[in-house]
Amino acid sequence: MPVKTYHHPDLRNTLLEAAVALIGEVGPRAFTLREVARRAGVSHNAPYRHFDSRDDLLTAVALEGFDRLTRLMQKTLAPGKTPIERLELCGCGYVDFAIGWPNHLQVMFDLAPAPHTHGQSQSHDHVGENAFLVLLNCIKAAQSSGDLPAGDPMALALTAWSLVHGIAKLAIGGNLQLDRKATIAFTHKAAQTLYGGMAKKTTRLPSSAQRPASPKRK
Amino acid sequence: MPVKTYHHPDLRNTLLEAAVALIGEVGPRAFTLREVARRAGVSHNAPYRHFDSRDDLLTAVALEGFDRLTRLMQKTLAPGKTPIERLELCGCGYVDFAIGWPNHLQVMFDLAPAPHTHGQSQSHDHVGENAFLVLLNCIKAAQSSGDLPAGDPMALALTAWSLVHGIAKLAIGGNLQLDRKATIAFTHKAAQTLYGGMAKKTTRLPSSAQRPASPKRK
DNA sequence: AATCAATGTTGACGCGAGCAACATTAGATT
DNA sequence: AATCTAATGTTGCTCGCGTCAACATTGATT
Repeated sequence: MPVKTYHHPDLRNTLLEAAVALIGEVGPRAFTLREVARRAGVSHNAPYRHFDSRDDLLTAVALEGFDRLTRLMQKTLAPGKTPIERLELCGCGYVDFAIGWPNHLQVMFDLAPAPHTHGQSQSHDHVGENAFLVLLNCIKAAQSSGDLPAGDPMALALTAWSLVHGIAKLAIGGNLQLDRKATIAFTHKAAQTLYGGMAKKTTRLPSSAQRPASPKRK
Repeated sequence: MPVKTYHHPDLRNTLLEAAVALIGEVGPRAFTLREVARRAGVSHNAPYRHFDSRDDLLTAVALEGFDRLTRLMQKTLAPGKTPIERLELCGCGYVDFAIGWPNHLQVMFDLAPAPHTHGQSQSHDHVGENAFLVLLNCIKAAQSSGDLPAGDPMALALTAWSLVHGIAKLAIGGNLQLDRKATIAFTHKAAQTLYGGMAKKTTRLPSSAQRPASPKRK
């Protein structure tokens, strides 16, 4: 029997886990700071000792999501034999994550367009970049093996990411009208189609884009 | 001088316009039914005579968005000479819409996964389908002209949609780190890459997917 | 033992969603 | 024309949520 202490052993993590679970159940819109506190068995204001605000907690949830996504992709792509196979599995892992935790993905990508105030958002970008690097490394490996032509790997990676992200988002929204298995199969086919086009000729980013660079959006 | 009548001439449209404007300014999260009413110069409860709830109004905003997207795509693709050019312009129009009205796009795609209760969501799907049909028709035209190989046009259209939707969403989120012009240029390149792959061999949907069909998600 | 900073609690304020009851007006019926 | 009715707009509430302020408890440091 766990003793109920005034000072919680590790409230921050408890809150984070509760938040992740709640997001999975009700989505970001119905997500409530007070409900998280309730589930953690603390008062409605306790979370403020660990998170600045509701949005801050959601940011932490997003970071956790990027971590899980990265791990899942790395695990998913493991059984691939050829670089191109591994690249495909990487994308399928991404889509599978999205289907499995659609609300979590939404928190990761569709919350606060982040005007790139380099505060917390920096580590946000950093962790998100980890997931991207998995894909980028797959691209580079495929280039080394000759499965993909040499050239700017960044442009290829962004293109592949776009395709896979689009499939993920549309699948979540029910726009593809496919069940989970069929969606993964569709991802395979789409990826093969894209790689076919990549093999034809190199694709380059417009010269104005050097990454990493300061964003000049809007 | 417009006379202030108790009964508003066309409150529903006034509210819708105000809602669209508010969404554009503050996004779906800060969007408030009461603020819409305020801007329309009406009491906080008047909207309920025209919309069931806040979500219902947002659904109407989404529908309006799909209408605008469809019109913009049709207008954008007009100057294209060859079917493949028109296809590309279609995708670029999609991305341009997304960059221009990111919040509106979010309302259109990232609100309430809609468990397909065939009430309002039916017309939602219908209007969204109109935008999709523009793309689908481009694909079919490209197939007729021989620019794309014969085969299931639906699979090709869904693949192209995924790529373009992914670019749009990632661009909005700042993940591509490109400004508007560079993003459009990137879209062009990505589209060409994909079409190159499509031209290689036909891509098919898995047999379990016949559209239109009842969705079997989850 | 005494103190302090960290951590959790209680209570309050303001705001928005939505419900109910009331007010006003446009049209249809007579 | 006078009246009735349904549609439409308003006022006033309740409830929950985010957040701030003030207070309480506790583990660590001196």
